[in-house]
Amino acid sequence: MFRTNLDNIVFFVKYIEKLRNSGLRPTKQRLRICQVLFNTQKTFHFTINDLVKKIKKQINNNISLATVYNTVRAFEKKGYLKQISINSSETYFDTNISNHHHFYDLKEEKLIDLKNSDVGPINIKKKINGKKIKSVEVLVKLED
Amino acid sequence: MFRTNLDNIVFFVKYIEKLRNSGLRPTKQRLRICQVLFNTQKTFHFTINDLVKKIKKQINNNISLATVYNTVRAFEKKGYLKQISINSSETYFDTNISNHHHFYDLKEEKLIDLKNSDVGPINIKKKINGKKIKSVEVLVKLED
DNA sequence: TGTCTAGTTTATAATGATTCTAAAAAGGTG
DNA sequence: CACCTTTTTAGAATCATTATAAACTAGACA
Repeated sequence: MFRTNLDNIVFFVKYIEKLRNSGLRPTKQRLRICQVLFNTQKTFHFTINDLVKKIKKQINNNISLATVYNTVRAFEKKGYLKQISINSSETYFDTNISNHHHFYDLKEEKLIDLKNSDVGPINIKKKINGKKIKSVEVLVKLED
Repeated sequence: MFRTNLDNIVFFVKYIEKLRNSGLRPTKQRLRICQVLFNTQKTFHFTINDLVKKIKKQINNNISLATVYNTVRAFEKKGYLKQISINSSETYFDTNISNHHHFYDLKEEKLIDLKNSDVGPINIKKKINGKKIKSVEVLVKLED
């Protein structure tokens, strides 16, 4: 079913647990998507379309588009992925769920990570009664 | 053609000039949209859909949907409107073109302006070769 | 004032991302 | 294995937005 070297086995056992623990059944499709998204050191940004291409390329197997959408939404809800707030016709997601910011290159339509140390501390002085801050995202738009 | 009190005349003369100066012909439709967007002290956020409703309500006259889209895009390109980077099925625009930031109330799905003085200075330390910063937008997501 | 031309508006069709549907398949419990 | 629930799936439906191409209009100039 999957490649059988030790690293892969470890990876799948880990993600089977992870999915179960968050109330998601560890289906073949979800584990394959985990493999594409998380079986790497590097974090990255992607659209659903990017992900579908990556799945096709990395795994010789088709997952239906609806499932990819469902899975990404489920992972986002569980906090395994973050949606990036940017105006684009497609929705962007980020495998880097830590608090961090982005450059957006308007010409290339590409997102670039800003490390937390690349941005000075952000001080939000205003408070709204009964609401608390969930996240603070900075988007720096770049032009030529 | 339009209401004829002095304030309105002043407003239209001003916007006829403004449009001409930026290379846009001051058509009836564009001037009506200016009236809805800019003939008020208050700035506000809107979607195309909001704007169409506002036009229907304030002006007893139909402007085709395509024209509303074209006009809003044109105004944005000329800097009379700002697009707000937020993930929503509809695109949001802001009549407040000054540098400022937003709260986004996740539950109510509502944008709230943050005055510049509500946010401390933001220091972007990273530089990208050949690119310059066009804008820095902070989006503060709120939960209950 | 009429004519001309490029820019604009318009209704409608087309596009494209995303969600919905409902039937088939699969996971997990006993 | 049997059962029930969740998940997957292909395809249809939806919704915002853009494209199209024909009719119209602003502004320039005679």
